[in-house]
Amino acid sequence: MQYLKIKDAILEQMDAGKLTSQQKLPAERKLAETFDTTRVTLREALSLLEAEGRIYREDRRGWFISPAPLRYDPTQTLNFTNMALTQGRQPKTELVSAKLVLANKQAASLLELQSFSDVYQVNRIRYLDDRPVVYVTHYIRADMFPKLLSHDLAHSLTDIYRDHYDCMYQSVRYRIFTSSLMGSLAQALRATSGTPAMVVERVNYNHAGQLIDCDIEYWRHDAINIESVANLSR
Amino acid sequence: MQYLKIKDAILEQMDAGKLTSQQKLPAERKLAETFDTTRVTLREALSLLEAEGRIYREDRRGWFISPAPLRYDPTQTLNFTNMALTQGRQPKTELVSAKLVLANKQAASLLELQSFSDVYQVNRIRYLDDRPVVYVTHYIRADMFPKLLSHDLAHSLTDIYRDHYDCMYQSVRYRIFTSSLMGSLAQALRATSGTPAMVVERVNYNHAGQLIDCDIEYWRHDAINIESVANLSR
DNA sequence: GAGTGGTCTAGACCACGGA
DNA sequence: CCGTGGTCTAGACCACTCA
Repeated sequence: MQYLKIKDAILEQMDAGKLTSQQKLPAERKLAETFDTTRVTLREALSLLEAEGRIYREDRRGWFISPAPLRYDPTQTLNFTNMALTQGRQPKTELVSAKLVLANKQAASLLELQSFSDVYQVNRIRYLDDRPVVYVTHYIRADMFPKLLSHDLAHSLTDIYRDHYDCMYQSVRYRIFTSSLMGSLAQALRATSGTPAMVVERVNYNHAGQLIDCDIEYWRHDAINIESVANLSR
Repeated sequence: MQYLKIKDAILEQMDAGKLTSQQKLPAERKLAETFDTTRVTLREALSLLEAEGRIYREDRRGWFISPAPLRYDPTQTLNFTNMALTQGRQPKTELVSAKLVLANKQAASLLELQSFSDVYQVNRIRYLDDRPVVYVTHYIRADMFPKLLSHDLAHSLTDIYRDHYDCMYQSVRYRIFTSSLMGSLAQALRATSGTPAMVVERVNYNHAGQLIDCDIEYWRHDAINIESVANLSR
């Protein structure tokens, strides 16, 4: 089990502080030589570190040291920007697309609408310290937010809801599971197909219990740490 | 990108219903031959399917089709056994060890105790339909539960708390993140080192807000699906 | 005891990133 | 344009599982 030794050796260097957040590791061929092994075995070790969330890959760019994950509480209304700022991180949001579409199967199911109902679809990429960490797709009930697309959707949706539609989240239903980034999704996060991902699906309701919108978040799995407190129901 | 095509081909067979839950895939060498490739490339495709939670590996035993994940709500008091039964699954609990120990760093930190305080450490493996899916370590404040070890710890801890100590969970603080199974942990779940894992850390409090116990759960990542509802705080 | 998965070698070619 | 990571080949040996 050579690759375990290699993994530990790299970890040791990381803990020794020789490598800092978002710093690039040496080239694979160089590392392979250092540990007197082949690239295949070396990559086995690197994949392990990736699975543990200690390093991450950018497609064709190399391996980098993972920064501390963002603490994320799905039961808080705090939006991404405020969450990041509170934790001393530099957030950025990039609007990929925003349009009125006919609900696909997933959207219709989450929003409890008939297929082919009108919904807004908003796709955004969120960055932390210039690293893309999550791809978010929002589906929003079109009937509740006329002319939504006229607002600046690179900013907080919850702010727009509050300021222009007098609408706020009251409760949320969420689902969390792991998957992997594929195709265009991987590309958007500068990842390769198969990169481990944490998926957070949220469905939001207003004070009257009405369903407002939902979103599906694909996180680079090392970038997020879900934390929350709950009173137990029975 | 040959391995993507292979992945899709296997997925197709799964969806066509030719392969059912917990069924073993053909041998790697056989699959490699079928797709006219080498084992290395084939394993690339299999790893992708593993990352997506569609198949899983048992160490030296082969690849198997993943059953549907267990729906898990960290804000419910439902214990593992009831949760599984409710969802039509066959649960089993295996007690690995139960002893009074001096709190290690992790335990002391989670329980907010001084290092070297007395705590119970209980290790258990939980099965779903004869498949080991989660390794759980409990740390329990010794001062609150005298003679705890005299009870049958293969059964529900919450039942023991309630029936013998008149103690129930009231609130919970939890943390969820991904990691990988390593060493003895992997072995206990019949996995190989590096298998993707979902870690759930819980700290439980009673009605008076007193800290009772904590547990660290290492799930095979494809076996769990976190689902919950929350009222938003602000 | 045969077959399997776990691990490893020593290469190769290509397309892309970054200088 | 060089070096890099992404992908792939065609083997090998060993320890373990399972019949």
